[in-house]
Amino acid sequence: MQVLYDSKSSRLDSGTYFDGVLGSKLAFMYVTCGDLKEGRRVFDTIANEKVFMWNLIMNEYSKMGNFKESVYLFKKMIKLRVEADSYTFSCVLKCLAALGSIKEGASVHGYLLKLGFGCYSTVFNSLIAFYFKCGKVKNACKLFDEMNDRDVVSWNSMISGYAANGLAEKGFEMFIEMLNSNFYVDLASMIIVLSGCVNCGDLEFGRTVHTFAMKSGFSREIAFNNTLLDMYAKCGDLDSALRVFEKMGERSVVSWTSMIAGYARKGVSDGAIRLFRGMEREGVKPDVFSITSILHACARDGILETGKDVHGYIKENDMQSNLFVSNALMDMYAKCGSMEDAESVYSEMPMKDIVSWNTMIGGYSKNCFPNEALNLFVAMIQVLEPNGITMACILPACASLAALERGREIHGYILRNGYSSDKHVLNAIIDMYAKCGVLVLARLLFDMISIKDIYSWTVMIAGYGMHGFGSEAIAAFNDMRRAGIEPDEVSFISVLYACVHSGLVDEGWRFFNIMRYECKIEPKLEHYGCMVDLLSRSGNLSKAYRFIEMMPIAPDATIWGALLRGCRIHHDVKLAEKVAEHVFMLEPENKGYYVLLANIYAEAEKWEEVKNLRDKIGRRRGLKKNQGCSWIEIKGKVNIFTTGGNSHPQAKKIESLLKKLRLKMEEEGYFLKIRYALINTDEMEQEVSLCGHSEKLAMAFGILSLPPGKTIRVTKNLKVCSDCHEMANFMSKTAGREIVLRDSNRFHHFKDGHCSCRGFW
DNA sequence: TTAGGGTTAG
Repeated sequence: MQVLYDSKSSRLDSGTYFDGVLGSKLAFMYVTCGDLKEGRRVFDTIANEKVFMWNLIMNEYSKMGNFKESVYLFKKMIKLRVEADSYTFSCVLKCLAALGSIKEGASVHGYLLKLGFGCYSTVFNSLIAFYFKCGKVKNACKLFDEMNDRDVVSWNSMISGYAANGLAEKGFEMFIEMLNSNFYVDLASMIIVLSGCVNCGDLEFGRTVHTFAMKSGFSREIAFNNTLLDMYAKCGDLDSALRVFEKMGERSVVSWTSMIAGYARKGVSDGAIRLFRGMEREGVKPDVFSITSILHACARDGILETGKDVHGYIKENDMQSNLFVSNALMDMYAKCGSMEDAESVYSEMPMKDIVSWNTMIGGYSKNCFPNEALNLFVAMIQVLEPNGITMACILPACASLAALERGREIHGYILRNGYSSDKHVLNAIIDMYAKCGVLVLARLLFDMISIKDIYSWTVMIAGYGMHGFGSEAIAAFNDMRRAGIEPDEVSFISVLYACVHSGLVDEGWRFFNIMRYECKIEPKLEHYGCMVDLLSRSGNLSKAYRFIEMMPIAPDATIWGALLRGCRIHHDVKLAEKVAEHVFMLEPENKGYYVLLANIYAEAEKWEEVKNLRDKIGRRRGLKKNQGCSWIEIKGKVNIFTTGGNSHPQAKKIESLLKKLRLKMEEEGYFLKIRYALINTDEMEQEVSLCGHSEKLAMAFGILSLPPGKTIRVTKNLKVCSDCHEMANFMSKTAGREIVLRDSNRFHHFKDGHCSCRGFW
């Protein structure tokens, strides 16, 4: 080896012409040692190279995904009249299939028939695989029918090809035919059939194959068992997967990864992490596949700490260059809410694929960085073509901004670029319109979907819920079940949430019980949160307290917080004090809860307690600030207002309009509910004059800027305050304007002095 | 030549 290296530096650089054994060996050495670039350089200097070397280099390009280069070399060798063999044809057909070049593949087909390769089953098998990969099922079948000497690979290629084209059942028929005709079935046939079961979700046929394998001895093969347990896991039968796993005599990293991925997919993240630790204990070294799966598990449950440990392992073992690993790492950080870490992974990636972009866009969208998501989307479409998933990732950014005009623009982009047939995209569009306040349009698009999946229904139910249309949400939920779609935990959250926002206590209980007893879904924190909210708002405070105490899982601050809000609505100071203890213990740094308790005291005119609480807060540093902020989109521009803000160019006009409105309100006998605004949520200062909340400023700006008759759409990052709510009611009446205000919790439609929330917010 | 585990979407 050393000699060859030396000869390279001295002879190649001086331009020596290689033509013999030495050059060939040198190129071979480089390629097989992983330096394809250098191998190719030497290869290009050799005249009359043998077909073996052409095949080797073509195959290397194919392995690294550079199919075009491989095809180029094939064409070059034909031009140079190098005699291609069956290996060459197999390789080029694989590359052409990957490129989707049906025409070129068909001409290779013609060419090899002309050369007399018609008698080679190897070449025919490659052609069958080629046609299946290009979706040309008929061509593949015709070839198979015409074959004189089919071997096991021909049969396997047919079964596998059928499954890849969504026709797994046809493949199963062929498999049965193989067995009936006593044709030799090999390990690959068994693995292919099990993959087919995964493909069409046919767990029963998978079980049959399992029984057959027990009798025929395949169940001793590790590769078979790996596929078998993966089949069980992917078809949702984790118990059977675990049984196979436990019985396996020998386990490889593949076996462990299939189990870990199975648990992660089902959302049993702690189980996945336990398995991962078990694998390490048994001395099985995690590879890129298992690392990706464990990251997925951390992402599912937001387990940042374990995710960071895994990141450390990735760095130590130099796995960052694997795209799957880096993408899963970014996704983990994004799902754990740490966009800074996701950004740092993203910026260090030398190569990015569409998943990398989509993950970042989706991460920004969901972590309240809609502008970053939109900017990244614009940057992305300059350099690569987005896909349906990109659309499903970017639409929530418009939804979270309630930026209807941007949402419409993207909807237009989707229609123009042909993404509208993708179900995920359609669901995201419906969600976007619902969250931007145009529920009618959301419903119209929903009705246009011919086959609605659980996501379509859930989006619609949630849409009705956030607009306060509880009975419509319930009707949609029932329609979904009638359509044969079983609700999952998310659809239950949506319907419970809808009950909360319409004050439908009995219905809420009914759904909670259906979920537990009929659908056998274990309630999670979100479901308990809805129930506590429902009980608290409707005044069943002590019942809510007992309900929390009975919860089988530990309640978090949001659960106690919901009860604390209920205490405020129903003026129960004593219980509030008890509840606040829990809240402060669980989230001591959240300023909002101190403000809430202070308001409860203020409304009960317990000024001494208000003072004590304020002193206590004053002593505590580092409380989370929750700056109130509202925005309104006008002519595609998002105008942002903060509480008491006067930096807007039209600040004076806005202020004078608000003053006029308030005077008018007083004249018409509106008694300002100052007590609601005693403690300013944003600044913790006692309100003495007007409540200068951001939503008021944004609504007033809407009246000033939009033509009469146009709906004013305002979005606020926090819950709307009662004083602002009152004023919005008044504005809708006196200005004759329809106002749609989306706060952090729900929609309020103000029209003719009334709000759609009917007091439930 | 066919064949086993991994990432983005409510």
